[in-house]
Amino acid sequence: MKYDHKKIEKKWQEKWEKQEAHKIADTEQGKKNYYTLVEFPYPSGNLHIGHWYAFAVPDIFARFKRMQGHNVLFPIGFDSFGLPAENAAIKNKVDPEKWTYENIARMTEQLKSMGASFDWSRQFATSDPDYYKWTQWLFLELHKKGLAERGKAIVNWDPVDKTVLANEQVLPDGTAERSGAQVEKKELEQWFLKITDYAERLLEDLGELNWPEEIKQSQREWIGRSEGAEIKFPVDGKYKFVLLHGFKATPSDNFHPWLKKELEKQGHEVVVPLLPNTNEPNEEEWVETVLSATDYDEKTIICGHSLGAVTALKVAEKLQDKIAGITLVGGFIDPRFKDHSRNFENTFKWEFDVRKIKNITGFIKILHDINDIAVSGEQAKRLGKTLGFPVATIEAKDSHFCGTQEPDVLKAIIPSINIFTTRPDTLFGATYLVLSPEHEAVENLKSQISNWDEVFQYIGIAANKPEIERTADNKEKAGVELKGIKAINPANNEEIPIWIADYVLAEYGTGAIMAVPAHDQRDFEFAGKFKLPIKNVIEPVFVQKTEPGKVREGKDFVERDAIIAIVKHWSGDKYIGLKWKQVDWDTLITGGIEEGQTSEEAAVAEIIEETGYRNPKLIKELPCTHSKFFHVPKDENRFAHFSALYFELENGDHDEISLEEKEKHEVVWLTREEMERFRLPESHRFSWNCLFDDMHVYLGDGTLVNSGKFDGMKSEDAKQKITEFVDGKKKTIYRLHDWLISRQRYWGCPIPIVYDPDGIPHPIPEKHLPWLLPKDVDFTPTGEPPLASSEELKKRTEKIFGEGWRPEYDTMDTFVDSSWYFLRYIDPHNEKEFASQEKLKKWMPVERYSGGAEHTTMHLLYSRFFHKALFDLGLVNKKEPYRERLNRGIILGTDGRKMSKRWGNVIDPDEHVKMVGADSVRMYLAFIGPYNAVGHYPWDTGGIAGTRRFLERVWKLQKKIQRPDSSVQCPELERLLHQTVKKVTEDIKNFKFNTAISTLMICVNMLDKQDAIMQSEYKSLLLLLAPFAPYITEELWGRLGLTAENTSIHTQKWPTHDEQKIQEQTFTIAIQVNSKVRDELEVSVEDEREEIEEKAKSLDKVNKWVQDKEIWQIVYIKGKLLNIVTKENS
RNA sequence: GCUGGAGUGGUGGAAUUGGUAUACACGUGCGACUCAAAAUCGCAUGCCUUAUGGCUUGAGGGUUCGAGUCCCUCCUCCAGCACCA
Repeated sequence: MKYDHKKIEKKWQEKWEKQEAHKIADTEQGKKNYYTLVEFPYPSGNLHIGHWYAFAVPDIFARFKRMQGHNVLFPIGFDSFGLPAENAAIKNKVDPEKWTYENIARMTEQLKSMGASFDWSRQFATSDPDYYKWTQWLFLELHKKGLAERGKAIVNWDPVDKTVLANEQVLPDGTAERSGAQVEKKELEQWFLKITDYAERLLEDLGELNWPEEIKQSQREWIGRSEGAEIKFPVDGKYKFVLLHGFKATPSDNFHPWLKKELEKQGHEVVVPLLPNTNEPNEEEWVETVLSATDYDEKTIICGHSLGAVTALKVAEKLQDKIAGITLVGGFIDPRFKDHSRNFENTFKWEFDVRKIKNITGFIKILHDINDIAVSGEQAKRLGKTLGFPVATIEAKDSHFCGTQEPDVLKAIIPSINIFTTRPDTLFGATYLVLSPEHEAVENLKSQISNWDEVFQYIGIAANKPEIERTADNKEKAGVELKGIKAINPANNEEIPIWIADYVLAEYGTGAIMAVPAHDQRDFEFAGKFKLPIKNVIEPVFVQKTEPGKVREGKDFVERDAIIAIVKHWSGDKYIGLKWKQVDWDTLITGGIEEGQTSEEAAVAEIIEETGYRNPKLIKELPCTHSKFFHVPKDENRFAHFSALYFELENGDHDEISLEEKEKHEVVWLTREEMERFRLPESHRFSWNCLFDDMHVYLGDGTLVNSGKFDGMKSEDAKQKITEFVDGKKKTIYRLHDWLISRQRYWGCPIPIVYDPDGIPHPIPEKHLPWLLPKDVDFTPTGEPPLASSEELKKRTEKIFGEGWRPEYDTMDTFVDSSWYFLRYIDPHNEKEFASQEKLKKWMPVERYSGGAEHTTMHLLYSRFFHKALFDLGLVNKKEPYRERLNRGIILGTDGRKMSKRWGNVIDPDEHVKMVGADSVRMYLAFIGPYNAVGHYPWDTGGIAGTRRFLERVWKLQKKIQRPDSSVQCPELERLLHQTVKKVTEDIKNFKFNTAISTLMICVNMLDKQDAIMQSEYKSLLLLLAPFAPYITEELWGRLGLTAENTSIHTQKWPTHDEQKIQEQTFTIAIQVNSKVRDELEVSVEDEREEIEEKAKSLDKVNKWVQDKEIWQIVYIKGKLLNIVTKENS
């Protein structure tokens, strides 16, 4: 009978489904639970070959694990929210829900044809309300813990389609994929998940994970930790501060006397007017007093405390000329206090001309005390929102900033720019500041910037530049100086200019940097272009790491002041080098500085001594360097401090060199080119480079110079000391940003939030979950998010929460859905919990997770974060969700290119299944290459015919079962079978399906050579093959007609091997002469080494090569080889 | 540029971790069966050479009796990050 794959596969698929063969229980007697996972698919509508590769191949492992006696959870579902459904809706006017669920139905059928052992009873789609109810519930749990917050974020806005675009809808040139319009930036209030709170743990816990290094490294980079310091640079010198006290206070109350003293100490002018009738204040009187207390100009800063803060705003409304800024300490916007009302409720007007205030002042700073007894956080937030400035929430010394000293107020009151640097040791070399064009200080200092038009223009250019242009390779640096203001370098109190430039990114660090052109490549380029000063503050320290001169461990260093001299020829473009005779190194002229000598004197003395030339003329001094090396002739570790000097010889006059010097080294004249190839130590090389590069950027660590009292300190120590010296803050920052989850889209999980009439967000109570996605939505782009068009949603919200309330219109990023799906598989029908604790404990963590390399950073990082957050909430009991992760490779088209409609090289799996059967397709995919490596494997039509051929041979083998099981087994065959069991078992464990199959092929080739085989032998083969080819093995197993075990092959026990039976009795070993194979020898296990040696020596071929040479040694590796080494060849 | 991974026949890829390089499969060639073709089966197949023999794991060097595997230098490709302070 022929192998009819169509008939067989149909038959067993139906049977398995009817029997619910792959349904698994949460516990099974005597079996250990094992959870293996594959990434669930997006229901795009068609199953492609990539899906087969992703699901059918790991199924081999799941089936294997099951036969080994585990209770294996191997689930499948659909990641069904997302953009394509919505695009289909816009384009073809189909309902996204209908589109999605029709696709799911179609793909389910295709998936079942694979013969994968998925437990379909656990299947779900993330767009099922039963599922997203729990996505919403988990979001609210995170919200409760402060891990979900609102913030401003820039979105891509398509001005033609009037819609927000996802990043993937924007082409690299900054135009919209669909409309072709230039995408604009728009700032919206959106929801963030605070993944940065977990940055450190996400990084740290990578260590213990059994993941490929490649993936861990990618995640480390994505998190991008860097350690450094935040340092404040005060802006400009002198201001006039007008301090306004509050209700029932005077200038001598609270922090005012102290603050006045501190500010005056720094050279600022301070005015603290006494405000009249402090117990019964009146707006007009107070404002009048303040206005007549002093003059106001662009150097004036008004700082109001409590009611003084309100007064400050009222004063601003009345001012004629611009002022520098306003600081509100414990301010408020209406007389709704936490404790009790005050009697100025009616004597002040609680309306503010915000436009006027913002026009007249550069900046507004709002300080709120977290423990304020009178002013609530809510009130502070309202104040910030009304004025449009952020609120800084801090802990005051005394509630409502009533302490006699409030250092935070002092810090906040002086305009300053906060920068982040990883190199605080170079602070003395900071010769200018650079802010990102978006930096808030630019707007805040507007009133003091004299070239505002120019600055404004530059900001406009920078803002509209598409991302790639801004970050393009080797882009020419651009920027504008903020004229009229200066910053103060806090280390040396020098005034330095402030620039804005787009090479500084707003979203990293503080959005501002100190530029140290001498020790940073980018700053160096920028300084070069705009002729900014470059100040060297680090002298390099080179440590010799290679011989000769490699530093000897454990020996003390002898410190020496020394010189390096570069000497140029009197007429040619040649320079002196020294070739050392006793030591294998080349140097420039070098030597120690004696007591009382200047470096120039020492250098001249060395030149004369070592070369004999009499007339060197000092041309210039080069930067100093330091070097740690092992001085071979002196036999000691040296720490040399080099002064480097450049000389030109005036003429060729020279004396004879002493014999002693001649023995030490040879003097050679080298052209510049030859000097490049001269093997100079690093410190000499550095000096040489300095001669030709006008200024040399040195990026490494070293010894400080030009740094006041820190001179001579090592970079490493100076980092901390200088940070402390300028009152900076040690800080660790991450490249990773908070996770923006708001999407202005329809087909996603609704964010379970509603807004009250004041616009304050509130979580939707659990009893209203799932908060359903409305169906009456208009998809034509209007500029509003789609959910805003739903009448039903609006009515639903008002009915439950009251009039004036509105729902959140944004939906969630689909990565949220997929951040916890693996937990739902464990308990997919639970209506009371996202999954029961008891069941979670039974299954988690996922032992092995296989997926695509494209999810290395996003999905894997997001779901790790989610899981850690749930761990902290006590909702899961493991720190990490996945114990082992494997990234699979990609199947390419037959032409070796990525499969794409464009190339016409797309492989249709259904077609191949029809032609050769699912078993052959599965096996071919498993055979194509190692599954546990990210390879790219071209599809080969000949290759798949090969696996089909293999299965045909297995099929035909059944005719050869003609030897009774009681007959004597051929020892060779028996050994091969045991070896096959061992190798296949190990390979499947390691996901090396390709070599497992090749082992099975070897086994079949051997069986095929026999005239007759035993049923037991055939059974072993089928069992080993069962995970790979589930249909054909099930059929063949059935045909064996085994009454006692006439059940599915897939519930049988996995065969085991006997190590004893693998041991061979005789082997062929290689006989080598001088490591070259010359002959082979049959030896038995019992043979002694001496015996084998004697036999080998008597071989003709061996004698031919050994001849009469003396044998030096014989190497014997048991079971492998014997190597006869003769004397001449050793 | 930085980081990680990799480079083996005409092709996909093996190699027990330092021990006979090129398993297994594809492709190709020859043969058998056939009137013929397909399918199937058998044999051959790294390169050079007349058999003997020599060469060969991106290139060069080193360690070793012995290196695809370990060390150094360089080249190429792939992936991630990239003006990240």
